[in-house]
Amino acid sequence: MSEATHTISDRIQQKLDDLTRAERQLALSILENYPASGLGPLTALAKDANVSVPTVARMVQKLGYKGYPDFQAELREELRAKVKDPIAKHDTWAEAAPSEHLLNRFTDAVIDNIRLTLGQIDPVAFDRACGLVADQKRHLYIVGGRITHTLAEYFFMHMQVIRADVTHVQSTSNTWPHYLLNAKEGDVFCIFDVRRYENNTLKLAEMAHARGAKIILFTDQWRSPVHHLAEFSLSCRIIVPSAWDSVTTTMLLIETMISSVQNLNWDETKDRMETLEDMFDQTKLF
Amino acid sequence: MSEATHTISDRIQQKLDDLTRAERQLALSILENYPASGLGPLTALAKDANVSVPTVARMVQKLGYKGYPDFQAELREELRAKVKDPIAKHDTWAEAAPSEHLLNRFTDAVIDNIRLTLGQIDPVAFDRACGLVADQKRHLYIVGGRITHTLAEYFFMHMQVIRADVTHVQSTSNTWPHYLLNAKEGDVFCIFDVRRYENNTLKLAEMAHARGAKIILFTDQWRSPVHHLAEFSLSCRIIVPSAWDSVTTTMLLIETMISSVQNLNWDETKDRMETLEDMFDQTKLF
DNA sequence: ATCGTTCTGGTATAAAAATAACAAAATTGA
DNA sequence: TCAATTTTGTTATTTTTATACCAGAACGAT
Repeated sequence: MSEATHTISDRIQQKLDDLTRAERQLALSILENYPASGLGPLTALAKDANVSVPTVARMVQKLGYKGYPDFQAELREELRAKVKDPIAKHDTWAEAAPSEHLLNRFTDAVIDNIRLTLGQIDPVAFDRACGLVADQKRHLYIVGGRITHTLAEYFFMHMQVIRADVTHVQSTSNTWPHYLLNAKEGDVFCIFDVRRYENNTLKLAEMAHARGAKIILFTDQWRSPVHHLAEFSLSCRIIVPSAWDSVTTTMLLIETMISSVQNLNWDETKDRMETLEDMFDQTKLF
Repeated sequence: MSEATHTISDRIQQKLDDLTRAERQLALSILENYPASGLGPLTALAKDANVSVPTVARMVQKLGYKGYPDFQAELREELRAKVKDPIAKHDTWAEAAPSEHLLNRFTDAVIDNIRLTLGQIDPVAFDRACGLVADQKRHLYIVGGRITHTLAEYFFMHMQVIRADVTHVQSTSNTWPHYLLNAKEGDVFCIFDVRRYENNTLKLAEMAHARGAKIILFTDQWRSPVHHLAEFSLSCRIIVPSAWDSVTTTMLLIETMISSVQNLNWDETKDRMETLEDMFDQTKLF
């Protein structure tokens, strides 16, 4: 412990001996439920610890802070760091590169995106959405836009193996209304729409909704207008140090959903996959 | 979501729809580094989210709190409870789900993949590869296979904006030899090949190599046979609790490369992007 | 295009919180 | 025990912070 210990809690403990009776009483009260109590107003803290207001002010200065607000700011900073930490601190990602290297900065951002995105997801709703996608009584339509059509296609490719009755629709294509002709009540639309949101996609969603179809939306943190119509929305954070947005987090959720749907339909999927493998093997022979 | 959700974070999420633009911007900023930012002074929070001070005051009331101090008090209470509760430990991704939920297991696996993948990358080589891709004197070919063609297309879509002379080749298509006719020494091939490795892709790589082209390979941890021919290989770990492999890590690297290449060519890309935006705006009018 | 509504931000005011100054206890050493 | 010193709390002042009010901007509907 040669160098400065960083947490404020440690700092208080270290200085504990230098403090006077009332100050120590206060310090212990802070540690009691750390860090919440230190983040409230000075007055409340004083009352909580049964010491006077100036005692608090004096102590934080003794600890080396400019004043109570300064002390609080550092507490918040510590909290902020702590929440991010569980993974971010492990080490830099590309160990051979300095932390300012794009590889590390980008990965940091993506991990952040994942953390924040997952934190927002309601697992029950997610499971229900997977259930809808897995339900073979419903036709499954997968809709992508300009940027997202590759994601849609990736999803489509897997769903095609896992279940029957899947259709890939590109909202940018002007043939999409044809597909809607066949859509019926209870069918499921997986729609991808990230900024800049596309009007075509919205129109398509509206019509699908009008026909009584259920919509599952993959979007970004600002949420496509489609989300008003959606049974279930997955909003992914997409911010990275780049002029473009990131779809890595979206990809993670897509893959998770694929895995989940596959589990739900495993009995049947197993056969389908084996058949497919066979077909590919045969193709190879040609 | 039948019963009252207790955390303030949930509450914000639930009300997200009822909020206005500025308010939503603020709400997202709060969730950004929750709960630290909400524990600071209102003024700081407003500045942080780029909204006005009254917007903050209004929103917390909309959320059902008497005022900002009341809001903060509840935040602290929540923090206090969370610290006390040993079960609520912070090591799950989707906090609302148990750690055995697929969302958490899958994400764990992906993070692991990312960590291990990044740990293996030689940043110098990576930068050199980016340099090759950015070099406009070389024609850039992007090659995907059966599963990876969506990744290839995603990469292609961005490269098309960033630079000229980019071609997307699908190795599964039987027209690819035509593309090779134009390939000349020093051209760059970005090839995607993950298991099960495709013979077509290998053949294509061999011919490109024979013509003196440089190959950058995106593959998995077991490495496609193409890697013997490659100038630079990126092997991504792809293991997840699923019957399928994961391309999330690969996507991360693709996006990082996009960002890097873009930076290298920024002067020119800027113009190209603006022109593209204009074109899309015009298309909208039709 | 125009009107009416909703939203947003600036400013003024009110509330509160933090600090400073001072006086009363408490503690220590002779 | 008494004086000197330190510690603590009360009160006053200043600064910060939150809220209320209003005007301008943006948005939607007609």
